[in-house]
Amino acid sequence: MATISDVAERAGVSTATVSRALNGKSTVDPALAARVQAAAAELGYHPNGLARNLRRQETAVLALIISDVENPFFTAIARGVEDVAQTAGYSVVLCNSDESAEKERRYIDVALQERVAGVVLSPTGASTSVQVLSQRGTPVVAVDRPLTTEVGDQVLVDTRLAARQATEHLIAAGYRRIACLTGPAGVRTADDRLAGYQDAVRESGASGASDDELVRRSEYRATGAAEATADLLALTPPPDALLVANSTMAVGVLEVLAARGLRLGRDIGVVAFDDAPWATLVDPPLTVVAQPAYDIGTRAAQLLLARIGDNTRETTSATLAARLIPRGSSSRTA
Amino acid sequence: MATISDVAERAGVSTATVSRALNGKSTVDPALAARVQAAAAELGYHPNGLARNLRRQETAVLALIISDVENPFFTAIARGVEDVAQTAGYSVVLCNSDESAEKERRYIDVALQERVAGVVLSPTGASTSVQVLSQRGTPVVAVDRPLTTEVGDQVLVDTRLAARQATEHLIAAGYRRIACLTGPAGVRTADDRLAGYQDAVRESGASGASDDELVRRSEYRATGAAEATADLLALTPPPDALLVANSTMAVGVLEVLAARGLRLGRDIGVVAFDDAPWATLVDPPLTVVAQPAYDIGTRAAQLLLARIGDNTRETTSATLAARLIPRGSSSRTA
DNA sequence: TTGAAAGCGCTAACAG
DNA sequence: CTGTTAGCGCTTTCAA
Repeated sequence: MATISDVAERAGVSTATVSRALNGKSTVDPALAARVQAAAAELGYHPNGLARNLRRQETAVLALIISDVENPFFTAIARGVEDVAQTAGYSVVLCNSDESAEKERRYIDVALQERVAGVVLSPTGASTSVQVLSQRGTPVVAVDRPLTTEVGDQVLVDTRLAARQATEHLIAAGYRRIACLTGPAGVRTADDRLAGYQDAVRESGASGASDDELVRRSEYRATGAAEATADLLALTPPPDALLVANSTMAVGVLEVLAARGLRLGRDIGVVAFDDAPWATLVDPPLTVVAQPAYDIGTRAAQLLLARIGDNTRETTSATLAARLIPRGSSSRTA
Repeated sequence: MATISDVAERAGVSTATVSRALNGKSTVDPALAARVQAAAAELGYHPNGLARNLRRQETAVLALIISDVENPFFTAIARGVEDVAQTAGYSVVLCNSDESAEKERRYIDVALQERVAGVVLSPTGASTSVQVLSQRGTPVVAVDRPLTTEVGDQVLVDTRLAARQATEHLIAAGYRRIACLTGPAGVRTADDRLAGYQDAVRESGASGASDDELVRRSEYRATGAAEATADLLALTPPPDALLVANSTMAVGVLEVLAARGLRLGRDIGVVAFDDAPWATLVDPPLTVVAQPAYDIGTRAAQLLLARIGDNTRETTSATLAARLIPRGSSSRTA
């Protein structure tokens, strides 16, 4: 494994010159530079990034810690982050916290130890370990969910408003007993979507029952959502529409509805968060709240890079809008 | 940002002792160890992984370079890799090559520079850069697609046989003009699936036409597949069944079929690779070839860790079986 | 059991 | 324009 001194020796120059030549730094005699390049190539030299970073006290890598790699919403964010990072010469390493505060802590620790330049994070909850990051001076930007502990850069979605609009859309379509299937308490997006739902329900008086009767929480997973759906359908009378808090849950919900022979739209209205690629493939197509996931990623990366460049800039919090895409599953005539 | 010498000074010991105490090494006087721990805590000391790794010449991180983060098949592999890595105390960083040889090269370079302990890779093609890895002695295991350049550890799926069985399944179901929609030439899985399809077609004489008339290639993406489908449907006569090489493509295919008002199964038989979460949600449900993605990930990680432990062990190549899951989309009576 | 000291591979003053 | 030199923060012989 060739080192910089091997190259220096072979090229008959000092290590400093090799370093300069290889980094295109300052002015190096073209002849020498060529000799160095040749020597490096012959030796199959690969710079040791560890040593370089240790010396430079900086890395060109960003960490992206997301809560679910299998959720298209988060992978779309990942693409957004990656695209702008690449352009700026940064690599991004993706870490899957799996909605586990423990794993999140582990990965933050790794990020800290590897001295990454910055981290984009979708916090699993009240992440105390995030404080460690900012104490150490590592820039962080939160996506999808705010940092509870402190203010910092963040890119969020106005998900409460979106939930409200989705619910109003169901009401306008003639549904009256609308249930809400959301994520775990304490997860901000789950709470916000529920709140938006309640905003709409209260205002319209659509549901005669107490709010909680038609509210179910589960993990942001298909199986939990399936159970919750079965539970809701056992009510008398059952709900005539469902607001589902993400696409992973929607899979579980739709499976149960199909098993019961309930037709979307006609028998039961459904609106789900996240415009999954398959949303148009179900029959009738699924009405969704499309979140600008890719944009969240690009914005977050831009914010992060800006802060890496200047850690004194004031913190900015961006809130992007979600868009309701009405399709057949929320129409009684579909 | 506290360093080890800060801790040493505060605890009134040498840096060597701090290092030993913090790593639980050899026998350190309990009293001193406690002093060190306390000092570290007070200072908010976080070890510098860069320095440690530089010194130790090793890292506890694995790189996983996959060709598409948005493909559930690959994210399932990622979970498998991550689960076994975590257990062994390794972190895994996920890199998205996006089916681009260039990005793959970049990430291999990063992996090399960061001196990761090993890499799991789904090669985009004839990756010459992989050789660099093995030259440098970094263990690699290939998943999903073999390394063309050389032999090494790999975990594959018998995808040719699976494609053949899927095609035979369609033939048995009474379809006679079966088309094949596969990925780009040169991508091993794409070629293998085509070959398996051709195996079955030739053997049964199902299609009277020359093989190529019913074969289309496109990127492993929805849009390309949609175009190819439209193209196939324009034939006279059009195909009466489709074998689709992955679930991302299936999205595009199903969209076109729905737009044309073609009923799955009855009007046109469809079998697609990969058991996507939504496969049961379309009507009728989609017949799929389920690949053991999670297992691929766990096996690959195990192989990699084994080789990190002992780089002289003989290379092993595992080939896992895929499983046909017949559902409504491949039945005329559905 | 502990400390002194060397050095992992690289970059950045500072001289020349 | 090039070389010498001093570390970045840590681990690990080697002595004591």
